[in-house]
Amino acid sequence: MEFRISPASGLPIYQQLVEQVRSGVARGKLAADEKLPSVRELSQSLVINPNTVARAYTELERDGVLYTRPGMGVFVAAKSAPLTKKVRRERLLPLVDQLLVEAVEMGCSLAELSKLISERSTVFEWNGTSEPSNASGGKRK
Amino acid sequence: MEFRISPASGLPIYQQLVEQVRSGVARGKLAADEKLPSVRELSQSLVINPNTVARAYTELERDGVLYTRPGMGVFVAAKSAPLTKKVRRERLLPLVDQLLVEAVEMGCSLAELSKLISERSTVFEWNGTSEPSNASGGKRK
Amino acid sequence: MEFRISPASGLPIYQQLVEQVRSGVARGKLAADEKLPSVRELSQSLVINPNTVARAYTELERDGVLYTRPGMGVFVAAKSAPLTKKVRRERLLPLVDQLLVEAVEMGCSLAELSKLISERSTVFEWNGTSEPSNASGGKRK
Amino acid sequence: MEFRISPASGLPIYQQLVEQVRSGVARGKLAADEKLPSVRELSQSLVINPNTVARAYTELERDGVLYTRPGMGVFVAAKSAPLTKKVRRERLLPLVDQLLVEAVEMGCSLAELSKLISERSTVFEWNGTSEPSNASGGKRK
DNA sequence: GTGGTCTAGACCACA
DNA sequence: GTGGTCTAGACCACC
Repeated sequence: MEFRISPASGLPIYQQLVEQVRSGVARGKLAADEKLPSVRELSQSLVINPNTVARAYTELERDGVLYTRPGMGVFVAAKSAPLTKKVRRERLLPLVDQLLVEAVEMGCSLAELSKLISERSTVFEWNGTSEPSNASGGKRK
Repeated sequence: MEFRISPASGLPIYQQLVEQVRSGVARGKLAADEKLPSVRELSQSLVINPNTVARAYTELERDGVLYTRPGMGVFVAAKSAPLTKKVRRERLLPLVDQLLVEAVEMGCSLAELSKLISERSTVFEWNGTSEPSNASGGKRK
Repeated sequence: MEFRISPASGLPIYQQLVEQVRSGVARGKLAADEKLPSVRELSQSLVINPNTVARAYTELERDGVLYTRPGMGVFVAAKSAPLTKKVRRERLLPLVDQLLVEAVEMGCSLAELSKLISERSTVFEWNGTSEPSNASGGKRK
Repeated sequence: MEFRISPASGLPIYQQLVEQVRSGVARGKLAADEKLPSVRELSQSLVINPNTVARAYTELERDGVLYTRPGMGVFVAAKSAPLTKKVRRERLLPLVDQLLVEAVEMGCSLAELSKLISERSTVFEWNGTSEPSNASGGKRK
């Protein structure tokens, strides 16, 4: 998997990396136990400081997304046990609300938003009840 | 409308204010041309630095959410002309993707996410043509 | 509250700080919303690099022990909602086992260990069923 | 006795081995003068570097847990003379405190912790004079 | 070779 | 004044 950073994005570099790894895992582009590029390697190819890469990796490890094999490198962790439904709701709510506020603000209709979500959702690796709802689509054949 | 700030949220205070105003407008709690509390009033009632309030208002004015009538105060702007569909997509995409990544990461099914969005969407003031789709709910009459 | 670091301890400096803050909170020496020494302040008094202090604070913030008020400093967070009993068990088990292994290894009797635990437990701020068991004592009058 | 290593544990491999041997001895799964697998055998069965196994054995020998009979292999040492009570206290204290801090931090009550310790303690081979106290259980006959 | 820790010093955002 | 980010470069532990 390739990593890219855009200095103009406003987001700190290490966070851009964090997001890309998370996103890669969620999309199935990064499989469990797959090795990530080494800190030195990635820092050279992106022309950034090794510490910056290390920070991203460290943060991802603390969140259980990656794990380190001392002396060997950094690897993708297996998916951990899913959280409670209640906890999921709590954590997702602010993101959902933020999205809805933005959508309403720019005059987007609910149907349009649903369609957008539906389109994007096909790229991800959903688990659980794989029956995609009509609303947000999913790759129904 | 009441404003609240939570010191422990981590977000800069001025951003908390910005978010609350935007959210208030999107939810219809703040009507067009409604007057907002003055910088001095708000800074006193929240016990924060007036500069902080001013910064929030400035930013909101720059984005066309508020307008200032010199000597009279700050007011809620009427909704500006909706952006083109393409621009909406571009701006919404990162938020949608972020939401989907988080949802997948915590083992949420697509159906569960759709239901959550559907529930929250009833609070907002959607515009445009769309009858809210069955899927994502909305306040059907 | 005073902080101390011992270079000979083997533990990284930032972890020593992390432990001391956690311990201070658990002992009630650090009250909720109390301000901690600033990064620069603490780094000067301990004669260590500001980054090292910052790292400790950052880690504690990610764990919900501290929170940052941008521009104002770092503060002690209020206790968050307690975890499930099951989760508590899971997290405590390795520590308990490690303790028991060490104790057995050095020829400590179970009674002696219990007494030691009992003694130390009086310093902490327990919550929940405050009825201290005979085994581990507590400050019964 | 079987050895297992988990690459994702974060702990260096040689330490995982050290811990397992120590734990095995404390639990009575490894008897005095029992022979351990050779460096070569173990490194092959675990698919790890022989140096890593050697390091673990060396460390355990240094601590008097194992002894080497040149040409014959590595064996479990008999329990050495117990340390003085004072030394035991000094070495156990940090572990005890760490455990208590964690327990308090996650809202565990003292009774709950005592119960947990009591349960786990039955697996170990306690020595010394002590009838296990009622409080912390142990395998009463 | 791998990552982890620490130092030094710069620059920016927030209040 | 506060903390947050990034760079540069050093040293150590692990395999």
